[in-house]
Amino acid sequence: MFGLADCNNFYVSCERVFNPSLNGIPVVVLSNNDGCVISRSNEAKDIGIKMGEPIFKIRDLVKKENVKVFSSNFALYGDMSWRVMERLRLLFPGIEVYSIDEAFLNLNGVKSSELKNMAHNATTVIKRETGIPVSIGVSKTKTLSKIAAKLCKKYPALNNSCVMIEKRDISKVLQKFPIEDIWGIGRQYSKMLQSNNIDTAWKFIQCNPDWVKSKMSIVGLKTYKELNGEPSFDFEDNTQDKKQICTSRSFANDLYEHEEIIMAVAKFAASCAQKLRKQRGVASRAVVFVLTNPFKDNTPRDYRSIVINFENATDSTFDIVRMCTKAVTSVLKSGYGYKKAGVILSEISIKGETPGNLFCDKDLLAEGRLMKTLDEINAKYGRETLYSASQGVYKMRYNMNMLSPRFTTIWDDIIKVKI
DNA sequence: TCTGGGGTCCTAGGACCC
DNA sequence: TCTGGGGTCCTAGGACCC
Repeated sequence: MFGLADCNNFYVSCERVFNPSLNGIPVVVLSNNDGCVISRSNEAKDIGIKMGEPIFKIRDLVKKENVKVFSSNFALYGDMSWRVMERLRLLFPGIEVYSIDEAFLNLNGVKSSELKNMAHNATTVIKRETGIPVSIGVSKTKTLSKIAAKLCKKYPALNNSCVMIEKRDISKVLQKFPIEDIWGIGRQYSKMLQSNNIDTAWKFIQCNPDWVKSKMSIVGLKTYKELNGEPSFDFEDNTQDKKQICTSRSFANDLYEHEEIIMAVAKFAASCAQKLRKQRGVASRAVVFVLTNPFKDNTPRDYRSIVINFENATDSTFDIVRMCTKAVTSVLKSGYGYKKAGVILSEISIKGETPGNLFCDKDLLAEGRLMKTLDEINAKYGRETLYSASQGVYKMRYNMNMLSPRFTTIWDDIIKVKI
């Protein structure tokens, strides 16, 4: 038996915990750079604001309906997420954190007669102890439990929990469930399925499995099996390290000065290196990419991505910054306004478990001590107390004008000292 | 008439998720 | 004026191996 706990309108709910005057009115949270809507209160949904909508397109509506708008405050949301997950861990036999606002619940050993009570109790405890409203769906597979959780949001009478295990109930739900709302079926697949006259989950599970596999590959077939009640996605442990690490940003303006872009890439590279060390990894490949504004039709366009294979796997900020900035310098063209850039590290392995290079003449121990010191100083005195000079001394300006305070983590830089 | 068979590794691209 | 960021997995095709 599987469960899914899903925080309702998560980012908006986090803002509301510390600002109750936001209850009952339309509220939205924006993506980085104050670009698109990425979280909406029910009231905002009701007046027709869509997920992913660029904020500048709905300025009038925002003004007319007096919608409260926030920049994304990830320090706050990350901490609230941690609080919710800690409670889930205490309330269920096992959990798999799936995203910042969702976790799958392992319900092994729980009697089916107890499921309803257990789910309902959990939503009550979490709301009381964290202030975050959570929906819990329970069923025979992960995909079905996602559907059960969605039902909670559609039918308030369910009181935020829904146990869907009887065959009869499942069929009834699937007959009405839209194909495009199924977990694992995105835009392309739902378009393809609809053009074959398959517009509900029910019609989908009547298909021939060979046909499903030929059209949607092995992953689509697994979704199909899950809807038929056959578990095909198991619990995964969350301790797994990232296989790739990415830092990228859109800039507030199109950048024509190469120096500015290079400094930004240095920053992204340094950020990736720090994340890499946090999971005790070393990387042997980086991809650096830059692109011009894809929404502008009347200016020259460019997209470059450069693959760098490192001679030795490394976690050194200075190595990674040097190689990435050198790579990006070689592809920038004058007269092009670059809007976004990023760095992706891959081919990641655990430090100390990779064979060294016989011909490497670097003092790796000294390098390791240097990185450790860098991380410790930045942990103690705040991020970017020490950084590579190639990142530049000016702070890049991003549009983030409607940020709420870091209500819960303002002292983190002091508390997290681990020297 | 008849073109070997069985692999691995790499990359680019496409699909999906929140 | 203004359009997010960070991930995962799978497949097809090419190069290469014996």
